[in-house]
Amino acid sequence: MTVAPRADAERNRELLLGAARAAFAEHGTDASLRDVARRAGVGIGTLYRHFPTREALVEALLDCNFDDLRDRAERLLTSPAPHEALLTWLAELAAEARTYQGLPQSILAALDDEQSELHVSCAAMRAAGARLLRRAQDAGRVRADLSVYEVISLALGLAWAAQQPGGSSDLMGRLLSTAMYGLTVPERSVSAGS
Amino acid sequence: MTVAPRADAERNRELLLGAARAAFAEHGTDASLRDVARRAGVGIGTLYRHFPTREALVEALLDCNFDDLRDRAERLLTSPAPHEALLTWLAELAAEARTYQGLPQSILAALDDEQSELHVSCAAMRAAGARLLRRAQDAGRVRADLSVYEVISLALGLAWAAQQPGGSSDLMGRLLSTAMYGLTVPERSVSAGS
DNA sequence: ACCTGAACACCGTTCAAGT
DNA sequence: ACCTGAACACCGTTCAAGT
Repeated sequence: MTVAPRADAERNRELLLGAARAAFAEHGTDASLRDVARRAGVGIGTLYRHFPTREALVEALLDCNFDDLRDRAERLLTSPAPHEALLTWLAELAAEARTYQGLPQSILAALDDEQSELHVSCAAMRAAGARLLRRAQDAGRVRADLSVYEVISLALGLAWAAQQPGGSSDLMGRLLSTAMYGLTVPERSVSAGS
Repeated sequence: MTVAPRADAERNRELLLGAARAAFAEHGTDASLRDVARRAGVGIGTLYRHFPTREALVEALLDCNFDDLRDRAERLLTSPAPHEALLTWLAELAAEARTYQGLPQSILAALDDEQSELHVSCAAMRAAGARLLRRAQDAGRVRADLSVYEVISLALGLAWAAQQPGGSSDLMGRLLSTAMYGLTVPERSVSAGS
């Protein structure tokens, strides 16, 4: 059985999470950990005791959000439109990844590295996304040769681009819909001029 | 009139460029500048004298390559297939951006920041790409509402994704062609089952 | 059990001193 | 004109000393 943590430890943990949220919002996932400890009013050693790696901190901040995305994928599985369900989910994934600068990178790294502290929640999310993709493919509305990995990379790549200076959430939406339906105009539309 | 630089200065410049090429290849655009100076066998002050900012160093390494991309776009303007010409060029842009980790980011930042040392060459490249895009749009084979900025962001976002752990140049090609023709299967194909 | 901060090995950047 | 490296202010990470 696990013992309840000491009250001061519990409090420091919350202070650190709050400080990290603020620092990451300002400077992205690569924000200074020393600065996080400073903002929390806590020694740098205390930060490392609670979160041994930067990833552990990111994980603590985002865990629920990844779980939400997995839940969301599972609920979308029962929607009547397999195709739209996938597109909706990819847009939500991209929106989530846009929360912090550097987050798209963390997610791809976590999927690739089984040792990563983010791996479990990310992989669960990917598995749920895979079922959503498969269903859309079985319905014949999504290219059959695409893998979950490719589809996720695509969404995160566009989320990344929309995070860069000059980008916006508006840009992300436009890039996503472009990729979904193609940059190219189907040939039949060409001959269908007024 | 400009005077010829001292022979030792010229030599140090070349040593620094070679060292930077190697360091960037290993650790990306964010490689340690101190390490670059060390590899070049030169004092850190000498690096700063030749390249006052990290961007100046990147610019010196990539200048010709961006010019090449601009030339390439201009030559593609005379090709008989406006649509394929654009897709070819975007693939070449993405391949170039994949040279170093961090390069897609540098390019987008340079396009946004007129003060950037990379701005001039990047903006010239963008202008050439814009003409290529316009021609494909006029031919009716590319969505008319897309801007050069969006099309470049898309290509660089996918180049970025393919650079992440687990990625590959193969992935980049697949992501690009997916975005070009769409993740979605056109509806007519659905009813055209055997 | 937990907190703290000094210590170590790095980094980017500047600038006085040298040739 | 150019090179050098010490100096400054940072950083990530560890660990002995404290309560």
